[in-house]
Amino acid sequence: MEYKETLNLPQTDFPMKANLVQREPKWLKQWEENKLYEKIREQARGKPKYVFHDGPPYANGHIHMGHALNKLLKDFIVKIMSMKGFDATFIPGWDCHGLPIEHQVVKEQRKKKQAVDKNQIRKLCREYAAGFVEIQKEEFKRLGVFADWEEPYLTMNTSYQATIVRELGKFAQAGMVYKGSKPVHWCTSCMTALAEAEVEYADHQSASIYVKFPIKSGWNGQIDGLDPEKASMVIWTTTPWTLPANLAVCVHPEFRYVGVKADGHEYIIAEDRLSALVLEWDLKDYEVLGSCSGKDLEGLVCRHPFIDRESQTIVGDHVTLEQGTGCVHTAPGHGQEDYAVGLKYGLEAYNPVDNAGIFKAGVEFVEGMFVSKANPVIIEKLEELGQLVAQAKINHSYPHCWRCHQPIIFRATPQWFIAVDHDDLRKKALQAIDSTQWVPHWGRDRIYSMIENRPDWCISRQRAWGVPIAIFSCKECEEILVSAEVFDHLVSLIEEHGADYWFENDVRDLLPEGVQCACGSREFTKENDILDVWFDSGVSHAAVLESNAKVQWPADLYLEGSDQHRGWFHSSLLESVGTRGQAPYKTVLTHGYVVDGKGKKMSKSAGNVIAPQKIIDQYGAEILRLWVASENYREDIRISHEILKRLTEAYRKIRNTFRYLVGNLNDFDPKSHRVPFEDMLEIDRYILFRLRDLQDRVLKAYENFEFHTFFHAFYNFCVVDLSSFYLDILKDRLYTYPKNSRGRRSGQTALYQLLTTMTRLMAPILSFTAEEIWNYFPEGSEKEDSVHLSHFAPLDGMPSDPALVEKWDRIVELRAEVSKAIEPVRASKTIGHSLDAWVSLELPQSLKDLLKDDLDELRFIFIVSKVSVVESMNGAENVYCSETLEGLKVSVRAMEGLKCERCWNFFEGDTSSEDDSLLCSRCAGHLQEAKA
RNA sequence: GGGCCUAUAGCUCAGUUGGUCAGAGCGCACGCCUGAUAAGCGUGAGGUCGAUAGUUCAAAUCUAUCUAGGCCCA
Repeated sequence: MEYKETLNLPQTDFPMKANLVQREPKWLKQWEENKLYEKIREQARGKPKYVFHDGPPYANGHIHMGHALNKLLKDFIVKIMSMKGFDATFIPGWDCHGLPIEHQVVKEQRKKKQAVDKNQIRKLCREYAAGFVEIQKEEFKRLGVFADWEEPYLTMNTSYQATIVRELGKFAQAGMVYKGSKPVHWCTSCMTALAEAEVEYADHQSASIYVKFPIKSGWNGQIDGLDPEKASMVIWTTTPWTLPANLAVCVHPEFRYVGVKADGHEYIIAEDRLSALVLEWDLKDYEVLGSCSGKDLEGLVCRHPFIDRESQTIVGDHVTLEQGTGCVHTAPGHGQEDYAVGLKYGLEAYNPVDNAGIFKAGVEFVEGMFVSKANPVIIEKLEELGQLVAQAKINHSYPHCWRCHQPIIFRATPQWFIAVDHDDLRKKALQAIDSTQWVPHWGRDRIYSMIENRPDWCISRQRAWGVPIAIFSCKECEEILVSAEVFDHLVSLIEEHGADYWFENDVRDLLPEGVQCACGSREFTKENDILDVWFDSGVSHAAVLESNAKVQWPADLYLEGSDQHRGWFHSSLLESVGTRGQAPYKTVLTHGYVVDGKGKKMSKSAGNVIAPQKIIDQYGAEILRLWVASENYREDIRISHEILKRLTEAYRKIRNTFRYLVGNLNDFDPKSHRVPFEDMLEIDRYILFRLRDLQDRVLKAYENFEFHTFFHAFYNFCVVDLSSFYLDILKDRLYTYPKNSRGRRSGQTALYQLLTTMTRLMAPILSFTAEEIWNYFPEGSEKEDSVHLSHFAPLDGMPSDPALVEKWDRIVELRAEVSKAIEPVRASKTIGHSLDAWVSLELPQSLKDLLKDDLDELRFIFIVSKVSVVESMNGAENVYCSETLEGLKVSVRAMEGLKCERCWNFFEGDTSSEDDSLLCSRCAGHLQEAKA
């Protein structure tokens, strides 16, 4: 027992238990007090820049897992690039304007029954956004993300707002901004146009009606036997209220259309819909007259079913045969496709409905009615006039407002647009897509087809909280004022006073003196609409990258969720190409969505939401970081209790591995005790080659943003190479050899290298733990104040030695086989600990040659007391024949002899101790040596 | 309904241009150790590679369809 005192057992205060929840905030505090981020920036000054540009989250609500995933990935990259020696700044941003915040504020005011004016709302919105910026900022900081938290960019900053107006001015001056009338998603309750992103689809019950459009003129016998006097095109609609705006009936040019005679009426419908409609209309007796193609019907003129107006027959490819009659009611003022096809035929985007969804004066039968109230009135009218073929109720998916959840309508209204095809903007954007690197590569196809097919960019919002569409129109000729002088003046006003200035002041206070329209007029009106928030965030490259000396334009990297192919990647691209002719980014990286353990999306209704705060409170941010690193984020990534439990265990294993390293380096002075590489023991050199492999793999993974490769490689190294192999074997040498022996110092040199290299490698991911370990480096270590100020360091001075590596790879294999052979002997209770074993080997010639100089070492590698190599296993019992190493046979028996009380190996012969304790000669020698 | 994407052991991931019985670690089971100790070591059992149908001498790997899921759009 007293021999234990002569051992060099590991010693450290590095706690086994991480206590992350308590300890992390202390690190954060320390980093902040020491101005670590600023020091990193300072240190990087002058180095090549790596420009990562942060996409702004919306300043509304607490952060969720998606935010955490996104910011952590960004943090990994910025830290990695810093440690690779780049000047990598992280300027975080927030998107502050927009409907959701305004809606929230307005709702609160309504609750208080306070009427507030527009300027008051804007003020409250600003406060609201600022509040959540602070909340989210603290939540992001808690994750351990290093960024310019003191100087973030906010889209509501006056300088940012000025940039927005300046950029808008560039589009206006280039002639790309126009006012048009187009059907847009319109919420009659919020009285605003909605972006596509602001529309949600939900189930809704509608009337489903079939309506006759009697033939008026243009019939030239397209369908045999049809009597044009009695015949009607029949359309199907679920929005009867749009019938007053009907201007056409659309058919597919390729489909066959038939005339059907039933109950004294004659209908024209698509042939392929006939059988379904016969059932639906309950036609008992009908006769098919003849047929023609849709193309033949083009130009046929029908009568509107209840308004004295013509409705012409047109053709379009968007007509389908899934529902309806194959004859599509077309109201260009109430539908996207209707509008598009209407353009080809020169149809007006006729809209008889006002902002509140009320039919305007002069609209027959429904004047003054709300659209949904008009539905039954119209149906009744159709019935009365005998124009209704059939009616029913239908449940279907219908667009709703994302904020008030009311059903919305399509309605043509005056809107400001950016013309996507003006000056080849679309074409240039597509070219820019191809000169950008998309990771994963399919991101390219995704955004390409979106840009390729998108309509003009509607930038108008009829709301209060945002940046004005700062455009003046001439009162006389209605032309817009696009002079540089006007915009420059305005931009400087906004730079100084903020966008509020636009709303709070009259036109004459906004214009420079003496402005005159080309028509000669000096009277102007200002626009009241505000800009789509996608324009706000779309100019961030200009507002941030061009104005801040810490970064530069364009960015090396944008990194967001895959939804941003339609969002920020998209708007930034159009904005940048429109004003600068190229993309604002060189590489675009996307990540998937966070889903639950079963792969389902998280939602309040499903009750499967996991909040980052909860994970931080329960496990610590480090576990969240490890989670992000462990999953392949390019696909959707799962989170569950089980996953977190596994990660916590992995974390513990990693932590304990480091605890071993630190504990056994307790007495190691890297300055004086380091053993030159060429003097190190073979296995020590071997593990360093393995370490170099690991570093190569990890740095390559970092290069490719493949953090899960880091996790698996690093963790496996801890488990397989270190814990169960090298560190286990090394114990004997570290514990029982004299402190200053070459053998022990050689091992410690390896441990020291492992410690310093691995700590750096993990620092971008396990930022808290790496820093903690950094503080437990042995005294005399040359190191920066923080691991985050250090750099990845190549493992120099290690000339490659493939023969050594190959040999030890074989030894590792052999060791595994020996372990297998030991197992049944242990199971039979012949031995317990592997040191109880005496292993006999029959080796294939190749191994015999390979190991001829190392036979005495094998027992330490296998951690057994004796290894004998025999020519033949003849006669031995329970011989294990290897399946993986051909020709290898292993036999294991209990070791005979005495067990050394110091090193626990069995030995043959007498004790070497002076008293009656049991001491092997090796230990006796070591004790002697240590005394000297 | 359309576009893009995903689907390998309980979990997280590998599986190169289709070719030996599909791999790793964790977890689990069993055992060992008690000088990394609320640690450490060993062994073992787990998969008809989402389903089906094709192409091929040969498919987790190619094609089609389907199912489940995700993002975007309608």
